[in-house]
Amino acid sequence: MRVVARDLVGWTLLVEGVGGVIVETEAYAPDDPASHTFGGRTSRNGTMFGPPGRLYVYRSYGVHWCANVVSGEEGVGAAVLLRALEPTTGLDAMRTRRGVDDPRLLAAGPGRLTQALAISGVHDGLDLAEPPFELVAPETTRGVVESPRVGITRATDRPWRYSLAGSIFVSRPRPRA
DNA sequence: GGTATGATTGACT
DNA sequence: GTCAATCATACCA
Repeated sequence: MRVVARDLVGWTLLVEGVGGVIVETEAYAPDDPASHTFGGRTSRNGTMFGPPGRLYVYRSYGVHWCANVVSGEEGVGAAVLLRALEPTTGLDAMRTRRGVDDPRLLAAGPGRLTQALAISGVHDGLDLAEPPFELVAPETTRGVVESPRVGITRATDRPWRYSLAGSIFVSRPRPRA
């Protein structure tokens, strides 16, 4: 499952033709105190217990949407949070949605990413292999670095945050390095 | 039925 | 650096 999180870095994700290269992800396991699936299945995280390859979307702080890719075996309850991506396609559309011009701010962060790609609750449970989504494997695999997770209140010491080495599009809510 | 909490962001001192 | 916004879901009574 952590392998999926690492492998996902570098893939290109497009939503209705708009998107970019995934540069930062975070893994969430069933036995992870910080995971939504910790403690069993609930009405909210039902998607995470479904088939892998689906999109799990939830609202954070009542203000932002966060997008995850369900991973692992069906019924396990594991997913990978998409934390940041490098805008490559549909820059203008993303600028309009985000209201900013700097490409580095278009999708550097879970909430920003969903806003830039126009992902919301209506996409929860959809298959990423089907329209309007499009996943493209990277031609070359660049260096992926492992680091402590950020933005959560529990099990923050687990090094399950994966990001593209040297990328300037990685979110840094509370950078350590 | 009522209260507590968060895998965040953006604005302000 | 500090703090408020804002709401779906979780959990308790």
